Amino acid sequence: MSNPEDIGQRLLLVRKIYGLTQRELARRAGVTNGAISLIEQNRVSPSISSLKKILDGIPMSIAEFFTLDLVPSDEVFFQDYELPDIAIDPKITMKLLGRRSKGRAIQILHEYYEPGADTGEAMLRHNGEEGGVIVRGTIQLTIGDRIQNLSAGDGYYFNSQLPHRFVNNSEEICEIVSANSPPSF
Amino acid sequence: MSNPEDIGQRLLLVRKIYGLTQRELARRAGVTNGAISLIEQNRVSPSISSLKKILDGIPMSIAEFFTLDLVPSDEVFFQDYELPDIAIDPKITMKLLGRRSKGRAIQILHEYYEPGADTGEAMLRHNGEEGGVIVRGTIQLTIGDRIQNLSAGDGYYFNSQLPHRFVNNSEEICEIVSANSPPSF
DNA sequence: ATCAGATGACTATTTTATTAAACATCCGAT
DNA sequence: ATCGGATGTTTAATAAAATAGTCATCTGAT
Repeated sequence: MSNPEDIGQRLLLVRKIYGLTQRELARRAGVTNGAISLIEQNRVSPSISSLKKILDGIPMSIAEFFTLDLVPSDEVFFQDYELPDIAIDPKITMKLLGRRSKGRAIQILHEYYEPGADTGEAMLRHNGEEGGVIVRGTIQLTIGDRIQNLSAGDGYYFNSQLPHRFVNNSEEICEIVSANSPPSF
Repeated sequence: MSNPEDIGQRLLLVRKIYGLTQRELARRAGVTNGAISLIEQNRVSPSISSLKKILDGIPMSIAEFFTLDLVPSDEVFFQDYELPDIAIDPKITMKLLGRRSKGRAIQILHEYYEPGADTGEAMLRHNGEEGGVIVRGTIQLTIGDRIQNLSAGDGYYFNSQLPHRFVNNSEEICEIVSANSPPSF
């Protein structure tokens, strides 16, 4: 997520990407060019309202502004074999797409649950949101106080703060592709 | 993404979720309780620096704060048949997981590319980031000036602002589960 | 009932951000 | 070279947010 400190550099970069001068952006946003100059030098910390006003001139939402990856990774393609397995349980495989710790907005996992696999009740309750698609097999998914069996083609989406649990009660392996944001690892 | 205006309500909600009082949060964050009170009433628009200081007391990043879904959907399970197909090209199926327009942090798609399917060169260059896993078949993926053939188990991840194109040159259907954030629809 | 503690809101003052205007630097056209 | 325009920076004045302290209200225990 890059250091949230350097709002200045962030704004400068965004402005440059959109090919705007301080004055042009100031005109569109309805603020003075001086304000933008000072913000970009980190000599002031803008109020949310004025930052929003400035971003409206681009346009860009505040959320986008803060989740923007300023140093995009060069790696975009990933081979199956090079995806690291981050699961602990031997019955579960969790292949992580993309390097960790690169400040990505999303984290994508390619998961395999063997028959009998169970993530356990005391699941980590990380922040953010989480969703996925069942690609093969079936899985019993518990979210909060709700339980459901999902089969190939079905999906789920929930706030990661809800306690959740995955159990494969079937005799067949279950394959899932999931995504969560912001990354919790 | 909810209206970015009501920082006050946002902060109030976050504070309540974490079971903190204004004073307790103020103490942890190193600000005065009065400041938090005024912010929550939207009577001032905090500076980024003070908002960050406050969120540090929770703790929560500014990005998380702004991407937080304040009105989480009740729906968490989705059956295959009820996923809407949002693709235009008849050779491509794009099943969208979760309702649109609900201010989700991630959007997940279950995609099927028939032989000969091509998203075209002039792809939309939406904001945010995007990644996916090839579940079945092979696909030729162009990102910026790079081309690569990916097979089942492989994946990709890139900044959505880069022009991108998916082509199925094979004789087999290609199945992909992808995610992007923030949602562009 | 009443007290003690805790909570959120309010107010005067201090601190900080924003403005308006001037300044310095750079660059292309003549 | 030099003029004109455009860019980013700086400064004094103004507007806005943060603080410290106070007030009003609520709640649980005695």
